[in-house]
Amino acid sequence: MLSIGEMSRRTGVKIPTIRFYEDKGLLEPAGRTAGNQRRYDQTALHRLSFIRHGRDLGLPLEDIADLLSLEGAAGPDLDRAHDIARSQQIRLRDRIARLERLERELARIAAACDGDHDHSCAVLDAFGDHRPCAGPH
Amino acid sequence: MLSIGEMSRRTGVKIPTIRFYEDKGLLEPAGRTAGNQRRYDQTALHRLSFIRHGRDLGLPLEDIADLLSLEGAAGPDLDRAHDIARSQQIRLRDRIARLERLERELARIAAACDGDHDHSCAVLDAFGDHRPCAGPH
DNA sequence: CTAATCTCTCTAGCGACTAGAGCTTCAAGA
DNA sequence: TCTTGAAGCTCTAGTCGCTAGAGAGATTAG
Repeated sequence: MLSIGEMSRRTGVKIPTIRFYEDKGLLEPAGRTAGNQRRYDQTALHRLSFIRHGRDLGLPLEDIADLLSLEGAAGPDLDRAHDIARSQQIRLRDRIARLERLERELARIAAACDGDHDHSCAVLDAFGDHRPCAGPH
Repeated sequence: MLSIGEMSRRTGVKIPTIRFYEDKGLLEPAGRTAGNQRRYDQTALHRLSFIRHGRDLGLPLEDIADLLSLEGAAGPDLDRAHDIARSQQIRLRDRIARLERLERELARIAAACDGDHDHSCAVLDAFGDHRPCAGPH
């Protein structure tokens, strides 16, 4: 049986966050000791890792709850799990592309004032100027 | 003189968000008509574009407020503006790298169940399994 | 003048936590 | 067995950057 601190150490999820997940129904209420402290089993640990992983992948808690409810499912339900992964992948790809555009622009801005400062600096102008950005961000 | 709606249309910042920025001190309180509606000039428009741009670049409002306070500054203050741009660029580069790792992993997960569904699907297992992930995310 | 559209203030809510107060319980050593 | 310090408990409130809605008043085109 694991304490909440152990759970936290093993998954990297902070203690208040674990309680928060319980509150939101993502983790089922843990069993308690006589003194009212939470105790977890391996299933709970696995479940929390799953949540953690989903969060790392950028899934909102709602999607994760969906996936959790699909565990052990078959057929069309699995298609749903599959869809969630796929659509998240597409969203992610999009986000990366946007961020890459932004990075190029930030490089431009930072470069606008490299070197000596005797002349006036263009950083602030560059920030105010949207025109050089290729696409929307 | 521009109405708040015009400002919104020209910058792409939603109306309630413009009021929110005013509230937070990022935009100075706009002048008002006799009927208490906000009216803006070109300076305000420029300032709002600046904020928008900063947000698009992922800057927190606090950093943007800093930058705004540096407008028209010189010497060491400009160094500060420059630092903000640089450090943000570094953070961004990091974020992109992390997201790319995640994308590879999501691809793995989505692929775990491509094709026919006669056999059991590994999507959920893949989500629960952190081991294939190279680095931290 | 009327009707349609815009704008006003205000409160409350979102997601995903995080921090702190004030208290209780647990576990290990003496 | 007692003590002490770490770990846990509940609860409220705060964070960030908005967003939505209610119910009122202002503006503008025909």
